[in-house]
Amino acid sequence: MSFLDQLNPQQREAVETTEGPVLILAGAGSGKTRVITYRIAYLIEHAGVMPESILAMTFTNKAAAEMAQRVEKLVGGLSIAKPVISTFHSFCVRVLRRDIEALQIPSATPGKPPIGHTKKFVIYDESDMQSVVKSVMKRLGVDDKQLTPRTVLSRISWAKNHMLDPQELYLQSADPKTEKIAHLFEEYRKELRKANALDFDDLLLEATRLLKTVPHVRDYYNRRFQYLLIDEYQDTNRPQYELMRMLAGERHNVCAVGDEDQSIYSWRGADIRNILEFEQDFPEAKIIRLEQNYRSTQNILQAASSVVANNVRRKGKNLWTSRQGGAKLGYYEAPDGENEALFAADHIAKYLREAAQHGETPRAAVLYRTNSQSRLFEEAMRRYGLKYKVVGGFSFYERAEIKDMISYLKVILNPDDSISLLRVINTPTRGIGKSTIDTIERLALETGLSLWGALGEAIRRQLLPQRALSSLKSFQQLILDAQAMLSGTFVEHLEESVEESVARAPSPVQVSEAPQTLQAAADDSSPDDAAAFDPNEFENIAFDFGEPDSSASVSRAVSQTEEGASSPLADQQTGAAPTISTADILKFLIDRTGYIKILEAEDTPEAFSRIENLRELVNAAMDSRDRGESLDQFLDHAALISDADDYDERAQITLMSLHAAKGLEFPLVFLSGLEEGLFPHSRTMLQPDEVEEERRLCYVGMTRAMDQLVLTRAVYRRRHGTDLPEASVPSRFLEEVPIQLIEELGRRRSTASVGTSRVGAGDSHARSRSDDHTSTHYSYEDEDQSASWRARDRASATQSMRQKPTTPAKPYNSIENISEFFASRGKKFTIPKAAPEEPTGKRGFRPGQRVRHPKYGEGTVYQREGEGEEAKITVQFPRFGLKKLVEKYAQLERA
DNA sequence: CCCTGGTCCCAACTT
DNA sequence: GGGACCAGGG
Repeated sequence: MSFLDQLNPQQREAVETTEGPVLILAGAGSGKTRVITYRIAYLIEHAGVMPESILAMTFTNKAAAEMAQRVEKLVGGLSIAKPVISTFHSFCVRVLRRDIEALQIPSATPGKPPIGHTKKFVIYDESDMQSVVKSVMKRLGVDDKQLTPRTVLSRISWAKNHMLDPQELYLQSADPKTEKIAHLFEEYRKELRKANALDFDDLLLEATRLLKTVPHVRDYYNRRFQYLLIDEYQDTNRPQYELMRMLAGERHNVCAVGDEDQSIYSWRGADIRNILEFEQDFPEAKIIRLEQNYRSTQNILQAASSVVANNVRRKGKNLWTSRQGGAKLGYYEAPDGENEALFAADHIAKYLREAAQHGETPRAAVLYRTNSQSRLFEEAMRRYGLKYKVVGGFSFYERAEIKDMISYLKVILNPDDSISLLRVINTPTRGIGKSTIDTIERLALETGLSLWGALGEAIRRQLLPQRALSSLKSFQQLILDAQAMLSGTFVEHLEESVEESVARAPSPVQVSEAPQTLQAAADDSSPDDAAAFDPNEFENIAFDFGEPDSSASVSRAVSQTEEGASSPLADQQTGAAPTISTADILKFLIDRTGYIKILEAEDTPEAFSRIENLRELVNAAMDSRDRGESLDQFLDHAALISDADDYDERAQITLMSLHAAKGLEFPLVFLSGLEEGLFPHSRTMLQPDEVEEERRLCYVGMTRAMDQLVLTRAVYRRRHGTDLPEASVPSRFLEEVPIQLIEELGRRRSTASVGTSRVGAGDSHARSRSDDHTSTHYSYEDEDQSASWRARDRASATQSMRQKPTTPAKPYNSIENISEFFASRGKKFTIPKAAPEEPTGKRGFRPGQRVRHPKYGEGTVYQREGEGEEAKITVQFPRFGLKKLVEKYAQLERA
């Protein structure tokens, strides 16, 4: 068979070992995705396995999308049925939407509805979760200075990821703080239950609990899925592990693929033991190692391997590549963060030009430890007129106006969602103020009703002043009207659920009714599955609002992963497209609330961009309708879209966190901020286990590079906005790279406090300038000497870090420094023409000059006070009058 | 009740 | 640079 010929012997074995448990230890760049996709193709084409009985789990939609696409390429057209390729979370949502009511317990009081979540549950994101915690803390009178909501939330999440319930957490707790947290956890859970909401962790937990405790549900999935593949197995947490065990059933046809050196999510509960102890879980397991790297040059691979070799907790492996030699790793030591970014932009600009001459398609990535580092790189890229794409950061769905509309939709789907209700009850303002809300909240607490219930009660019993009542009524009517609009489809949806649960009700008989449940499962998914692969249909879609084509691939992922379960049995029931769609509801809401009108009246660029966003949202909803999705499915996608999903492989320059880079590759990679305290991050430096994880993160970053890897560090870095820049110490990871693999790309500039201690330590020929900085160029040729300056550098910098240097407060002018530097080396360095003026923040605007402000437009400088960092200028804007601006922050341009 | 501006505090990775 | 919170005026 043709495609097996493209595999090396180990890969081939991994593909052909279809029965029984298999653990594939796939080193970085060893063709992991290829093996998984070929394995799926092999199962279908050569092992005669029904596509729909294959389930592959990934961590991101992006990975699922790529996998689905590649499988499709291999076996496309063979069958309408598709393997299910889905993220853990999406899969769990589907399981729960179908059967969560099987977890309900009957109410103690007869006649009352059962307790537990219904199918109309909503998903709470990070900020929703935070709101719940805050309100619970407030209610219980917990001082949020002693115990921040953030801390509480992360401890709750920790407990969940380790499958501890509040009681267990309480029993484990050794201090009053943890006891308090356990108590808050209990209340938090109650709140979510009352709101018919699940948080991210719950999705995994509840799906697992469902499979564990309800035999007929487990049986259904065990019959349905015969072959299980798990990607990034090193990053699975306890609930995911248990889910895997449940799904593996008796057959143990589990194929787990992972690399213990790339485990970087322990803070999210990922348990590296899952991969280290696979053989204990499945004694009959076959272990296959993929050690040939097809991605990187030998130099890069050797450097990365040397770094990760310092870890103790690993199985160890010998990655090798046939790409002998290669360019040395670049190392650049910048005076400060700004310069570091400019250097990267300069280097990348050159690289792009050269690659273009060679007719290659260049792709470069800048990787950093923390997302806040992106700002400097964005500015540098802009200054060079380079197009770039940032992965992560603010997501579309986190914008206020989008969250507002999504919250409306959530309330319409599930009015008991009190968090969303609170968000929209007075948005836009309709005269429902604090005192009114207080009253309703108190009523809810007294009666045990949700806010929505209490709101109805308050109206019925006329518990508020007339004015407040009429505002409340109009809000209530808005929601009711939207629900009524939806009810055409809504009723159908409900009936379907009722039928299903009735059919299933007495569970003992159920086991024999497999065909019916199977049918029901098929009903869950979109009827027009075949159309899901028409690329044209997804042109402007949905859950990614970046570049059009990246949206297309993501939405394709969504459709495949979500609807892939569709079988030829697909239903007739939901076949008719609903007449009222999510998009119609959205339009109705926007119209009725006057949301856009109010923004228009604001008449600011900001407001218009919000309007644009709302239009995007409506577009997304229309696309969702075209895919035959109901409101709950639309909301699920909105909740589960992730930062990593907006990566667009066609972008020439990508900026992203190291975490987001997992699984990707680039010809040129910049690994920035290699400083103690930043990378490794200060919060990890005290625990050896966490430092090992940082080191794995470094390994992940380095192994993204195919041809060229550049490591950078800033000697001085401003940590928090206004603070003085602090001297940094080179990251320990830098020192773990063998020196002969490194080529220094720049010379360091440092202040006297650091520099003088080292004068003469390196070769001093590069000393230059008689300014207050002592600049020294160090050669890496003499290993001993370099090592010694490294050690000394560390010592002296540590010292100056403690003392906070006095001189560095004077800002570096990065451009000048870089050009000086290049000039001193006889290279030409000019600011590219394409770039907008000079670094504005550092140039003084004088009275009388015309300037442009992003928000206020053009104006005239009126007066100037202070100098340097402190400079404030007063500008006369025709429309906004006199404004006093801090020059450093106001993004003023010369007009 | 709503909006604005000032102040304080924060700033790790993410499904 | 920014979000949360609060005081004070419209």
